[in-house]
Amino acid sequence: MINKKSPIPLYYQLEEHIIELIEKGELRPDDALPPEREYAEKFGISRMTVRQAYTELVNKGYLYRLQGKGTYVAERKIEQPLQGLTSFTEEMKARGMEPGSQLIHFQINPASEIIAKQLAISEAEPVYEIMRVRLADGVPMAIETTYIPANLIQGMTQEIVNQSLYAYIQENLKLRISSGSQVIESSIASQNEAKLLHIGKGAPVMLIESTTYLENGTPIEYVKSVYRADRYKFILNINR
Amino acid sequence: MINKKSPIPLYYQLEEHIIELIEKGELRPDDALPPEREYAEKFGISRMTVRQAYTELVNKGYLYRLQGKGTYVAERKIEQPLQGLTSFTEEMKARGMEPGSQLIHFQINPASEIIAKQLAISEAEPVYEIMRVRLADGVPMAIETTYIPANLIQGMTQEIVNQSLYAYIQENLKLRISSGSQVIESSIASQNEAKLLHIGKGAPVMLIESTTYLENGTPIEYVKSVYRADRYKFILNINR
DNA sequence: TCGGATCACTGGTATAGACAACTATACCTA
DNA sequence: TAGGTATAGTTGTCTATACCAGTGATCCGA
Repeated sequence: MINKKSPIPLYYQLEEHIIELIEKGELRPDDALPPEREYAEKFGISRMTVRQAYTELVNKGYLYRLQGKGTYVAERKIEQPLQGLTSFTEEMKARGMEPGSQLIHFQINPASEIIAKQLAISEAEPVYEIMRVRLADGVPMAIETTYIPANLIQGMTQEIVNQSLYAYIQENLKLRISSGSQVIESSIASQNEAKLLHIGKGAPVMLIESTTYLENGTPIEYVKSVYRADRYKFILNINR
Repeated sequence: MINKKSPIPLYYQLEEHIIELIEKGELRPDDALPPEREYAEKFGISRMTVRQAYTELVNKGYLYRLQGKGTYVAERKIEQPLQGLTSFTEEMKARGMEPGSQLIHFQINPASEIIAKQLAISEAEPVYEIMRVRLADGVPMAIETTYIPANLIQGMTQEIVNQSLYAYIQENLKLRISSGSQVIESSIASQNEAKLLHIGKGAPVMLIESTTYLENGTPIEYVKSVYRADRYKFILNINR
């Protein structure tokens, strides 16, 4: 569990261990963690080292502390630091709507200049291109085109895409998503967009371009979305 | 500077001290802070305590560390955790444009139901209402209407508004802004909006409603903005 | 001149221990 | 019963110390 010989810092090993317990569901929201002193004794490390691991996890939003009581697993709220890194599926569920999806195409193409730049790969490297109409309660909400470097996630199938890509990345590939950037702008629906979204040509739409990165800074996906402005608002909460 | 008799934790006193130096401009972005060991000796406290203060300020985005080199004042970049809590002025500067402003009106009104709800005050309580056309390099960029509870900031004048409201709040009122929420949507310019923004009626615009809160959770301002979609994109970066 | 070794200084990790502040419970007393 | 006291267990703060790891300058030798 904790390897004192490893060059990986002890507090970091403990962090990973606890995150794993949470992700496996062995620790559920509001469960108490062992007291700092107990963990310290159990692993033969000092209390301050346990404390450092707990503190980082509190900062990252995995845990919360109550003085005099203990340290507990935090709820993974959508509103909080996850904001902007959630998938369409999670977001719609959080808004109380039933998410759906309609595949337009699923192909592997060589990366265009723009896509290559966004994904930090060379031009013409293969990328998955997945275009879907996203539904909320059965009504078209957005057109979403996702680009993923094929070398990063090999053998991806349509099935995976229809599940949660994020969950797949975390569970099967043991990679953790850590940051993202988004550009949001207003525009007007083209003929084709209008048709797919069941709105009139020239109706207002919201364009969202979003790039997601792993912990080491590698881009994992680049998504271009066209949302119906009459049904979608982008909500952002910030806490310093 | 640092009072060992005070019940306020030493690391917190040091944090406040450093923030003050940064806000007064005595420490500028990329300036080096004293090494941990030096501060420790200077104030007669242990290095770990200095380290705790530095660490918290790194987490809050005030400082950054380079192993083997030192600890430095961070730039208050738009990209970073400030995102969405910056003023129009700061944001335009960060984008390399010269911000400007054209006052449409400055008045005190009783709060409407919607405004009262956003500012968490009673209906009909007085609020400042400031409507301005915001310019970037002399060209209209947005129409911004700001609502501020009059009881919170008494005796506000047009001059203050033309300076930085954020700076005024922090320096004169000793209040620190800590969180905010924004709702972003797409729409189409009304006749009046089109006229003020020098665009055609029906051109796409971006509506941004934004509420800003103090550390204790009190809303301090509610802003409704209408941005020209042809000149403005909303950029958001997230780091977990 | 170039390259490598050394050194001083920085932050990074880790230990051991002390006391304060806070919570919850049990128990005692008016 | 209500209120105070004692106690055990928790996190919070702080000290003192040690050694590791990265940076950059300086020195030295080929």
